[in-house]
Amino acid sequence: MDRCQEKVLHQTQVEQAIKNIPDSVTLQSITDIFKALSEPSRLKIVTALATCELCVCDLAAVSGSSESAVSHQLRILRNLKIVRYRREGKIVFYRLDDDHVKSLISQSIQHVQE
Amino acid sequence: MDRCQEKVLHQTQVEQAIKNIPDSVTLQSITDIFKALSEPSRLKIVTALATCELCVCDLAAVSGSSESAVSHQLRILRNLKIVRYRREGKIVFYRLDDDHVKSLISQSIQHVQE
DNA sequence: TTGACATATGAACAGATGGTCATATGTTAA
DNA sequence: TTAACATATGACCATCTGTTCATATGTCAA
Repeated sequence: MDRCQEKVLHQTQVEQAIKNIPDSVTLQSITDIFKALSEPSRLKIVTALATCELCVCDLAAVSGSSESAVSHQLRILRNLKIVRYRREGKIVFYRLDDDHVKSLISQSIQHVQE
Repeated sequence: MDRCQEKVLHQTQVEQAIKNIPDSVTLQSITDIFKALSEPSRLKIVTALATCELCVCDLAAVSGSSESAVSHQLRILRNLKIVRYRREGKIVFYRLDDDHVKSLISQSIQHVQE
């Protein structure tokens, strides 16, 4: 390949660095979470749900997109266990599954504001 | 649009939720960071750099991809101020710009492991 | 200056992804 | 059961994105 001539320039550091990389399953799970929060439309939904539970129609109004688009995004968030839902008659209420995501976001805000 | 009949089902909650959504500039900055960490190739680079500074060649070996691919990814991370670099002769060393990203990642690992 | 090396960059292509539209599902009231 | 409503889903399309390949840039040694 186009690897540099000395096979590895800094062998010791490379070995140490490799040890610090999560296994591929964990890696995938982590990137999935970050990917979920990496789209403005989804981040709006999540930050909205950080205040209280909301139905799909509410979320459409809050995030300024169609109910269909919101529903698609909610499926992604559901699959990643980022949100939970409960049905009450015709209406489905969504809320955050746990508080980890909340603190991830508040931490990223801190990062941004420096 | 395809908004539900009552214009907004839960007016009070919706207003509260809207207040909690960051302004669009902040929103963009946050999603940029999450997007940077949402690709396995980039997350490998970042977790590797969490141990010590490494050159491009090292990072290619560590992440198992080409030096060109790594270089492209490093540019993205550079633009987002997630990594810094210093040149030493022909070699360019990269390191994390600050520790915020480190704690973001360790927090996400916590989330995954539950 | 020239050659060798480490890295950066641009173009191009393949695969992923978010939105829209049409339609399906599930629930309630009549 | 039927109509109306809230939500979910599938197909499709336009856009975005990561990698590869070729080439450019920057640095050092000779």
